[in-house]
Amino acid sequence: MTAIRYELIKQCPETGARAGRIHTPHGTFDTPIFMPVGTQATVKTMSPEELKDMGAGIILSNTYHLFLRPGSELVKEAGGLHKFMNWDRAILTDSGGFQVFSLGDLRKITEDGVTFRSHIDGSKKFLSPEVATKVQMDLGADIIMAFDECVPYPADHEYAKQSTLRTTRWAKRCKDTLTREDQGLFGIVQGGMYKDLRTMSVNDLLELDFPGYAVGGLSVGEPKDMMYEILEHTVRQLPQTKPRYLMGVGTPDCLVEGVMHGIDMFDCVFPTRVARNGTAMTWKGRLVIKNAEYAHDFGPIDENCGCYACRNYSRAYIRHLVRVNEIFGLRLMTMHNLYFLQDFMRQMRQAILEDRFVEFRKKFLAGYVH
RNA sequence: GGGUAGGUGCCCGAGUGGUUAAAGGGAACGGACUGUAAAUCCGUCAGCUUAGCUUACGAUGGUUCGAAUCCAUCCCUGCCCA
Repeated sequence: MTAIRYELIKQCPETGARAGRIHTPHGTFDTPIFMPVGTQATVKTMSPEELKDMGAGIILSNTYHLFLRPGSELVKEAGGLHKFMNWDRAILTDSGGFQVFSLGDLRKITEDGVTFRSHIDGSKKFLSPEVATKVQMDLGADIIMAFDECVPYPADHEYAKQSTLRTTRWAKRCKDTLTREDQGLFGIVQGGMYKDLRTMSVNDLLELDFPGYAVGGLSVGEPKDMMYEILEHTVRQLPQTKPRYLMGVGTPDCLVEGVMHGIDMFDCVFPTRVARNGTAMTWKGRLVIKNAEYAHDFGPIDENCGCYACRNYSRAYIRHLVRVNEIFGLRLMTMHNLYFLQDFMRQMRQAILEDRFVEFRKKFLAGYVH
């Protein structure tokens, strides 16, 4: 049996954009999909019910963070992450690979694994393919990720090559460690901004035959054109029968381009983080709710949005809440941004199903600023 | 009425003769944020004809080459005593 199964429903003949469906032990969700990020076993400020109401079918959580606190054994004792956080739909856990990248000077990489200095108390922690996979088995997410190194940008060819080869060796070790059959392990393509390395990475990972493939190491500071070029080059080589996941991407323009190149899954902290910092996402671009121009604006964040915040509250009110640092303001903003992306993905999917994705993309880009 | 401590930029608050258009907060204004060390971080914050000038540390006058800083008088505020 396979825990994760991808069903291709329709593909845009011009671009390759795909509408599909992914089946997991905790339900099925339509793709392309955006997965809200709940690093510490919660999507910041949102309850599971609220996430379900906006249509979220799968959320993300994080190995590194849960490994530090509360510890994977406690989550296991609770009956797994689904039970622990009261989320009965699908969960994907990241492996901690991104923390290898983002924690920069707090970590040391060797062939064996990565030694971290905990960002909480400075204590030494060790994560390896085996440890990361065991932790993820304890957590019990439906989709788990191989432990990788997210190659930084810029990186020279030799470093990117060695790092990518190691990531693939680590992927093999992750696969060898996984024993649960109700979890699907995704491999992560790296290779930096080098096409030959991307190709090498894809080929090596395909031999290991994962139930899904992620494209990592993008959106790490490189120019967008470069990102799209590498993305296109990479996705082209991935199998049609498996889900494709572009890690860490979440602005509307990048999502459209990702879908166009054939990506099915995305995740990003952007909507939730930016919400807490006072920026709302709309079809026209960013709306910085804190700005003075909205002080007397009693209309909703977005006229055409059906989210709870837009149905009931004004820009002026939400601006006030955010400015005085009221939690409800952060919640309304987060709710809006996540709803916006769910809606955005739904509309893209619908466009693919109705053979008008190219037109959809064109129209969207024309009205979207930045 | 007597004593005492003070009056600093939008607010709070450092600063006791030159390196002070004046520390540090806060507010305000703007920006950033892409597998979350993030309800965080960064910038601006007297004005102008901006490598310079003008106006600024309760008010006025004085000492000095030079004052938010020293002196005099006045005004105002807090606290204590009558």
